[in-house]
Amino acid sequence: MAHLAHNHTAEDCVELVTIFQSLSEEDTSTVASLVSDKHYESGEYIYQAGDPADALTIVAHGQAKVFQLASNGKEQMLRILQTGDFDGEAALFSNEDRGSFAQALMDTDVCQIKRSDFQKLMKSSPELAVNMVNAFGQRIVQLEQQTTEAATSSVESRLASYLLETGAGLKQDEFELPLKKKDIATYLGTTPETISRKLSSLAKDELIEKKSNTLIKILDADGLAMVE
Amino acid sequence: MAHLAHNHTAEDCVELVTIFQSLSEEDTSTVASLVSDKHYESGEYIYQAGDPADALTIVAHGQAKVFQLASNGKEQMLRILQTGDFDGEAALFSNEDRGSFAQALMDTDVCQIKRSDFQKLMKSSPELAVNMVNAFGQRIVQLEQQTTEAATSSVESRLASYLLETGAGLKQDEFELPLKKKDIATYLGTTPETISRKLSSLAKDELIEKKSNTLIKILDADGLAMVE
DNA sequence: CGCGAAATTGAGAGCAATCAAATGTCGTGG
DNA sequence: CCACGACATTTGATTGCTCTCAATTTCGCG
Repeated sequence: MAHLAHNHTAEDCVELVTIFQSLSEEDTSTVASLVSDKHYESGEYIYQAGDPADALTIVAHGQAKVFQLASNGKEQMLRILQTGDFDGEAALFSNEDRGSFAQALMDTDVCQIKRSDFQKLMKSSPELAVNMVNAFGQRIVQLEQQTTEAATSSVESRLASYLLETGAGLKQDEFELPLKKKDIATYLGTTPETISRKLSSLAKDELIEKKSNTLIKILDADGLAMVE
Repeated sequence: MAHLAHNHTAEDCVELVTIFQSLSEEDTSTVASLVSDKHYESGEYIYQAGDPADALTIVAHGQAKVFQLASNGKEQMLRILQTGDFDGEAALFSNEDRGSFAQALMDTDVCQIKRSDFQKLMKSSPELAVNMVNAFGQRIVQLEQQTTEAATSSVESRLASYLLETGAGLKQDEFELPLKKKDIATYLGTTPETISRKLSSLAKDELIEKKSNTLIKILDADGLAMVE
């Protein structure tokens, strides 16, 4: 592999991202050649509202938050992009500007494919198109679950799920919270105060251990999954 | 048009559904020939959990609810399928059985395309694939909005949005509520009692008028949109 | 008309938001 | 290296929205 590689990050993208998996070698090479990559420091904006939405953005390494500004000026978290996630769903095939912001939460490498290139790719590679529909279908299922959970579960339950997901994503049971509690709160649709209290509550129940301000250890994953 | 028509419902599907729009005449005809159609009475199940998920289901006319059974046996509403909506996202490309139920809420005509036929279509028609990705992208955007709204808005605000959407979907400002209040409650993540109270509240504020038990008239759409 | 389901209404309890204040953390500059 | 300020977090007290439980009332349908 990597017979055509001249760019490590681009290779990462092609390997990491679901939609590019199970492509032919030829298609894989084509994709890698069309990808441009860029590095962002923690806090930098990957894109902002008003930017033209003309590229699919893939997180090769790192983490970023995608959010909107509500009418009152507060941030409304839409999603967290982890390594391997990509963004640009809706905008990729329309001519609209972006309505949201993406900000790197740590040092982050992203890859981008221009819309025109991506559309050409889709038309020439049925496999890619099918993968794309698959990936979107999975995201839809995940969003449906998230919606249901938001509508039916308590904050404590949602926080427990979030911790489990985060731990699973990092493949560790002891990890730094990647978001400030304010951001976790926005993400889960609650307030920093409540996050603080519920975290203490989970610790009191010995489901997690608060090693430090931001360092969390999951003690009882099964228990967390059963929090109502 | 309708030069090949031998089936009115199938024609409806092809004309109604976004993903089949802007296809070539040849593709359109092919689609119409692959579609099978079926009629369901109100209350009938279109599919149930455990059924194999091997077809894309399109609502040609009518309305259906898609829901899951939670561990406690209660229904969890996932979505309402209106005329022109389709379902089968995630399952269409996997081999999993369905995990949800779809039940007709009124006399409803649906069309179905078998997975194998649909996949062949996608591979032979790049336009269809692009349309499919587009449609999924739109649904993702809608779900993201729904998730954000569920996490940040009050029941009254969500109910107001629901009424606006329903009215817009029916293109009337006076309409029968298509769902029982119990179902609206499940859909919005609340209880029938609260729906009843908030509906009265909206009527007291003269944003809507309760003409009868199920007949609602929207008096102030702008006001509804601003309910917090 | 009469049954059963659906919807309304009322009372009470609980969870989480808000408001307020204290404490902790981190980066900067002296 | 320490002091300072800005911001994040914690903790406490209170309020309010929504759920739950319970009792009617209304509606839909045979």
